[in-house]
Amino acid sequence: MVRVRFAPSPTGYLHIGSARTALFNWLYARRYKGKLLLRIEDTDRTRSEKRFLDEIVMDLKWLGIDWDEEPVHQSARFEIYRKAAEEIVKQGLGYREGEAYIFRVPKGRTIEIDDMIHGKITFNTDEIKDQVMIKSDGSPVYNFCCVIDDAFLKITHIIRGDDHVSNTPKQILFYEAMGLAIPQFGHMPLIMGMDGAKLSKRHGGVSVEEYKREGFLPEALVNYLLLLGWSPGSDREIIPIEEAVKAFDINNMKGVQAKFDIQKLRWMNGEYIAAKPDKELLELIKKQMLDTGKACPATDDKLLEVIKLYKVRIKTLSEFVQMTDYFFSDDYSIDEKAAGKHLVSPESKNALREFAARLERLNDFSHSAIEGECRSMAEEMKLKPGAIIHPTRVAISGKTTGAGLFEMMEVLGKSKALERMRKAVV
RNA sequence: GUCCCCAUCGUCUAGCCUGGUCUAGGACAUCAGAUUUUCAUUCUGACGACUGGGGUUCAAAUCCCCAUGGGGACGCCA
Repeated sequence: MVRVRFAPSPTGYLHIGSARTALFNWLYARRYKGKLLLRIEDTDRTRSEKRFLDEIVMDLKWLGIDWDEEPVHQSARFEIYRKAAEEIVKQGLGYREGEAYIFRVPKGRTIEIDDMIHGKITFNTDEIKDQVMIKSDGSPVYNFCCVIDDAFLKITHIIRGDDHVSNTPKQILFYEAMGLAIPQFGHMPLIMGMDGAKLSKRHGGVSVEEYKREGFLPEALVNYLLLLGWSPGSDREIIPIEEAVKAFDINNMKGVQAKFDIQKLRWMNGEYIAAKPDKELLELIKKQMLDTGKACPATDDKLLEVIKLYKVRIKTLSEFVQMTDYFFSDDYSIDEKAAGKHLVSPESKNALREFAARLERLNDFSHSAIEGECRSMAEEMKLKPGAIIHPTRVAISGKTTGAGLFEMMEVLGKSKALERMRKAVV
């Protein structure tokens, strides 16, 4: 049976690259009806923190990545690692150096790994120095306890980042020294920023948490990550995770590092938002407002109307909050440049004044009635509709973009709309 | 520096394994036009790539070698 693992170290937030590693392990486990285990690599006691672990667990769950069996903490297994190191020294394969246990790397050997993604990779042990197993402070070194635990957990396939390829021959040496079965390895290329450099803050976020906060949907993030290095072999791009599980094949994974393109992620997020049922979106947006420190400013019904207007126009949930501020408060952001362009000329003011006067007499404030009034006014006054529409839009929303003007006005309501139009002409 | 990985449009990729169907397909982004004269959606179109050089072959994006470029690793970090 397939047994894979994700082994985060709780020394920081869940990195987007780690999330991808977790995702592919999860996919592999689910595809072959195996198990995904979680192992906490908290051997560095000074840098490991509970709050990071909690955050990582939360983010994994948020992404929809679940695991089997109880997580194993390496910090609870120090004694096991030390005993194993002692045994190796006893067998003459290593030596002590003070409190530390060191593994003697045999010279002149070729180590070949048959990587699931890269194919054959060979190393010569002459390139490898003797390896510390247990440090002077009694804590184990990563490559050593990693092997012991992977064997202990009966891991069959190790899928991890390319930054581990050079660790692999060292680990194989440990497997051999302890007479343990060697699992299959698959190393996936790292994700880079758009400039080709290591993904960092200036590329727009490195932790899953930042994307969550920005209002990306987990489905979208997962779908995007999925396509970074893997493709179903067809032109499909929007792939629900259940389908990905069915179609996943590690042989389709590319050995090429990919650049993280936030634009494409945004597009994909917009697709998922637009496809989301209104009611579900409502809950997500309320939560988004709450998380950004704002109380939900309106009733569900009102919010729902606004959502219907905006769901095809937003790329992230946080975008919704800024784009629709004028519905919920008189203290909304105003695009000064747009105001200068559409609200100052006498023509604009006239148009606004007249349009407001005509709307005042309207009993039916539906979008079609408003539009009818706008069109007939334009015709009577020999104006282009745009000469009324643009000033009105800026007057009531402070923006040049948004929903269709007439729908916008209907949802805003007659009194608010007129109030703002009149305020704009004084 | 040494070792390892990688190389198709600006970006993600299909094609490569099993050479010919590739004057290289799709998506994002960009630009232009259309959609009952607003925002957006949508649609249509444009732009745009096989890193270079050798070799193998009747034939190479596809196989081999070299160069170049990018990345990773060389910790008593994980």
